[in-house]
Amino acid sequence: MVARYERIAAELRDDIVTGVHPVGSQLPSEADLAARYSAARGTVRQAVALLAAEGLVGSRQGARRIVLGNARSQSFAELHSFAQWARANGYRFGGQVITQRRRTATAVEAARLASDEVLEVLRLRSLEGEPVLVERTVYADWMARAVEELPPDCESVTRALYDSVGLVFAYGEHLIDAVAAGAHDARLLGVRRGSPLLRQRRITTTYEGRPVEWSDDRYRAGSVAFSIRNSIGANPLERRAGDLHFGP
Amino acid sequence: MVARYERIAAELRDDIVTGVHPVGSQLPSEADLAARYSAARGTVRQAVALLAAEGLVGSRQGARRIVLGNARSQSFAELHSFAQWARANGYRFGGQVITQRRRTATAVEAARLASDEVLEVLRLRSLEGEPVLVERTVYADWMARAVEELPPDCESVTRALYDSVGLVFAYGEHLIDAVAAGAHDARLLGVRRGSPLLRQRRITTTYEGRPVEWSDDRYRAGSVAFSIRNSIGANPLERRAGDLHFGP
DNA sequence: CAGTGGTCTAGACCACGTC
DNA sequence: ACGTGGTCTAGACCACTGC
Repeated sequence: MVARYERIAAELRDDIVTGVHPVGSQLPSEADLAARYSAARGTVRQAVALLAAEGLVGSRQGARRIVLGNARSQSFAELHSFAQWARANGYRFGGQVITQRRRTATAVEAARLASDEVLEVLRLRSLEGEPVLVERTVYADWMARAVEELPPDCESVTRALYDSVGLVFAYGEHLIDAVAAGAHDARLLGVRRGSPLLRQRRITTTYEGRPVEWSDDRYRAGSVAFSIRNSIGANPLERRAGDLHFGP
Repeated sequence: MVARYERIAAELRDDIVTGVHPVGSQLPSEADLAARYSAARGTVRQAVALLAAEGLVGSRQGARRIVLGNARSQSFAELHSFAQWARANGYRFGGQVITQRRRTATAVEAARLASDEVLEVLRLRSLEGEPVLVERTVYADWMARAVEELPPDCESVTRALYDSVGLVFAYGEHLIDAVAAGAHDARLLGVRRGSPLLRQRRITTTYEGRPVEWSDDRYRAGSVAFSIRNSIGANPLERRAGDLHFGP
């Protein structure tokens, strides 16, 4: 069952992408749209709110909505899962577990994952045959067995865990910055020591807010970029100060 | 005039931050909240939708909402403007124009900014007295005069342009990746050539979708990170393939 | 089965932009 | 002054969760 407002949003999105409502033009008023789709104004507002969240249209009280862009943004899954992102974009990709072991959690991990023992997995992932990503993931103890049962060359861990134990990643916090490649990472990725890597650190939880994993992913420079579209009013990205060392 | 649902959201946010509704606990039902605040259910839903967009609470049809976190996210302005972000976080910061000149636009710039002539500005910005950011910004011709009239040590360009010509940045597209420092950037930032920099490229437009600026900002590694909170269902971040060179 | 969130309607008033 | 989006109400039905 697809909601009414989602179908209306899909039609409007289509009209924007195909140029019926070109970039820079005004969208019809809510009243017009409500009449056209024989829906209540509130339903139409839900639809255009979707488009606004995607960055496709902007709005100001008192004036018609304006078309800002015509490319769609992507989903939570594609930010979270390398495999789901690569597949959705038609890339050839692969992955291989390098090392995997259980150990006691550090103090920080224990606090983050609410878990005394953890499973640490080091994976190397490739895009179009080139190694591009070193993934260091620490799983909470209650997840360890399911992860250990995955094949070492499992393509999509996210998908496999959904299929095997019904796990759904529902919420994530991500920190993105740049670091220099250490000797080990450099060898795995085939770059020189000290070359720039794009780092994504993330913690992911279930619907209930239960922490599942803490991961440190490092991409070879030039292989991947993160893209954000945001409009005034609401967006989830912020900047943070890092570990600057001040003073003498 | 602050909207009713915003005041309700503020109260709920406060209850979450102060531990009245601890992380992992259930939020009261919409009906309860409506009764407590003497508001319609729709208004309460607007309020909790705000909290959900901030990543503070999660929801599933049929079950009570659950508190996921207790830290708030930040605004569009803070992603867009170094100064506004730094000020909001209580950092000492500064800025200085290094070079500034008008020139004809390259083909790419002309397409992006819809402008034949552009104003190119190179700024060095500092945090707590340390240089952390090299900012190369290209402004569309209709913006050039207003930018040229700014003092060279202008702290907040965004704010100054709002005050002088009423310009409001309303929409942005950002690409975030890592690059190696060139000789010039390295000297300005006081790091070695080839060391990792966090790069944020962005194009910003007005409400009407008119492009204002195209900027290439490079942060010293360790000085700043970007942070994203996202929940399943909706978020604006995606990953993109970079300029990988495949094949022989 | 009862409770809860998700969707939808129909109507109202207000704040803001545009003319 | 008028049209537009922003807010709010009161009520309805449905899909799903949890007992």
